[in-house]
Amino acid sequence: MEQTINILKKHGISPSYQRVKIFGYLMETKTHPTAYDIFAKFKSEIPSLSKTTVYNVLSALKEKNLVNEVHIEGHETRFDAEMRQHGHFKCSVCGQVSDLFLTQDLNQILSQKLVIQDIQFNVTGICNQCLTLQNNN
Amino acid sequence: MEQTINILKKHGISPSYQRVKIFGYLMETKTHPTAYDIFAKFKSEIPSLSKTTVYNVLSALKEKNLVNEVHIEGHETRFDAEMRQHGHFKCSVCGQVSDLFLTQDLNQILSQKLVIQDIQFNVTGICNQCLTLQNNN
DNA sequence: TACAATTTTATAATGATTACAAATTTAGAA
DNA sequence: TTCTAAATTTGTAATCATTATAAAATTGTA
Ligand SMILES: [Mn+2]
Ligand SMILES: [Mn+2]
Ligand SMILES: [Zn+2]
Ligand SMILES: [Zn+2]
Repeated sequence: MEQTINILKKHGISPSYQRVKIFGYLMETKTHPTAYDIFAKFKSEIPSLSKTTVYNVLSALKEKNLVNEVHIEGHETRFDAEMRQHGHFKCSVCGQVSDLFLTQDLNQILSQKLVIQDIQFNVTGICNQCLTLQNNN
Repeated sequence: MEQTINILKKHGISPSYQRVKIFGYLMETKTHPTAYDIFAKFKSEIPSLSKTTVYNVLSALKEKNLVNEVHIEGHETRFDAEMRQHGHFKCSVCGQVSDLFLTQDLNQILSQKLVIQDIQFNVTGICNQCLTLQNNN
């Protein structure tokens, strides 16, 4: 909470109630929620909350490089406060999205030399939990 | 043309005029067009063409694994008939999307063992053409 | 307190995609 | 060839995510 506020301040974002809530949530969760997920999560706690505010806050955070967007499938844009270089694994059974790191830098195995600003990668498959469930049936 | 028709037939898709045109285009282009790009490209040649048909054809092709969707940024879904495992490079200056291959299999450098169905990766940066233009100014 | 700037909110607009049902085309039986 | 059923295409309307806009509420400061 205090920590969340400090990070926002340090990046020139004044820590309004909504911003602290949303950014705090993104810092602590690993679920890669969509804008709508975030809206739904806080709607009861902050009844006045507007979907527009969620989008506004997310776009401010993105602007200041405090969150990244994750694009796995068409439509759905997810948000992530984990800013280390990493990719994502989406389970095609349960739909969960988790972080995925590489044992080697992707930069180094690209077939072309290019000026690179960002790398994202997404893997689809079956998570270990769903796999276990499948095997026990 | 004959080739395009054969591939469609082999995959159980009857080669209607629209399907041959759209799939043929996807086979020959490397631009990774959106549904709308495809619609715009053929609208004058096939005046009756409907956007719905473009979506129908694309979803049939996807179903039969003749094309893949490419998701780089939110909104835009692009289509690709290159079915070899590869990733994409999007130039942040000119917006072009090109294929990108790796010198090593991504599978092998994932930090976790997982059942994998699909891998996609997207790199953003500055293409060599835009880089040259920049340096000459 | 008073006032300007910032932030939030509700509502409307936009753009991509899907749903739906009518119109057209195609393929095969008679 | 003609007829008919199935497949395909088409136009329109609906839906969903996101952005635009302007009014309302909040905040910081004189
Ligand atoms: Mn992540
Ligand atoms: Mn490609
Ligand atoms: Zn799972
Ligand atoms: Zn470029």
